[in-house]
Amino acid sequence: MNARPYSHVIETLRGTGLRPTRQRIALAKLLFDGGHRHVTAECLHADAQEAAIRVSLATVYNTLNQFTEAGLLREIVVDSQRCYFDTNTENHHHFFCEETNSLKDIPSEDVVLLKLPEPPAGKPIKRVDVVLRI
Amino acid sequence: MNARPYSHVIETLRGTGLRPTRQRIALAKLLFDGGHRHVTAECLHADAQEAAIRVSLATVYNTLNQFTEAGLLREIVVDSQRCYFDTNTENHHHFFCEETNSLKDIPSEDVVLLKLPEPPAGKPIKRVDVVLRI
DNA sequence: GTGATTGCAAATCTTTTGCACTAAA
DNA sequence: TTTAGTGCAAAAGATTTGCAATCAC
Repeated sequence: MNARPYSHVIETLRGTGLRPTRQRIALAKLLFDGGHRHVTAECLHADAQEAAIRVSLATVYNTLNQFTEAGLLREIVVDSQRCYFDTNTENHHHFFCEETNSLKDIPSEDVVLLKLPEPPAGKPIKRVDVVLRI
Repeated sequence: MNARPYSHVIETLRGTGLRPTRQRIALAKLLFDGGHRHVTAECLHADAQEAAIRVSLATVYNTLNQFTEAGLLREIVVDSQRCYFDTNTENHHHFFCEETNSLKDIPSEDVVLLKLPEPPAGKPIKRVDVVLRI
């Protein structure tokens, strides 16, 4: 499968102004081929090792941050000790299992917020995060 | 004011099985006298210094964790780099200002959730956290 | 006294950074 | 070539831990 040029991945990277390097292409493939994923830097690095992709942990951290800045990923805050990244950047929510430290997407339409408070003047609400801890 | 015996604080600590030591009494006073607060270990330690309370940062960390375990505090997860503790342990939600890293309580009744998804079998929802990022 | 608690310093864990080297344009 | 990106090791920041000294009972 390494024969494929991954032109779609390369296009996406180019679109964000990030050079399509070997490492970024490989990580993008791990992240975006297949269904949506929730990853930490550590776990994506492990996946890369397993797939025999040579990439340093520092580069995984940098790449996750760059992808997030570029809008390809979204950061999820559920644990004050670790950063999670979600390949699903649509508006949605999460189950978080504290026992297994695992996340599960909740489609936006499965949570209906009937009422929200007014934000302080001059500070619009940027994002509504609903986390159901299980 | 250091003349007061703080019997209420001492009672509370005794109720949790924690010995009412000088440090725990002083920190409890900082936390629970006056209105509700949102603190980090670092900031509570600074408050203690300012109040001329000699207590090490390690003890502040330990105390915050012990108070949380005892149900006197609640941990709020809004930032994957830092732990926040809330003296309000009632069911409620938060505004989080990403610019100033500051939290503001939202009374439970100001957020109405009309619909929630079913949790996975055998894993009841422990807590619903709504964070409005501003 | 005895066992819990504290303080300090060292350790740990996650994440970032400096810099020489390598690769993309 | 020129500039961006990478890897490594070191640094940084938050939190925990080991252990001797101290305090509550």
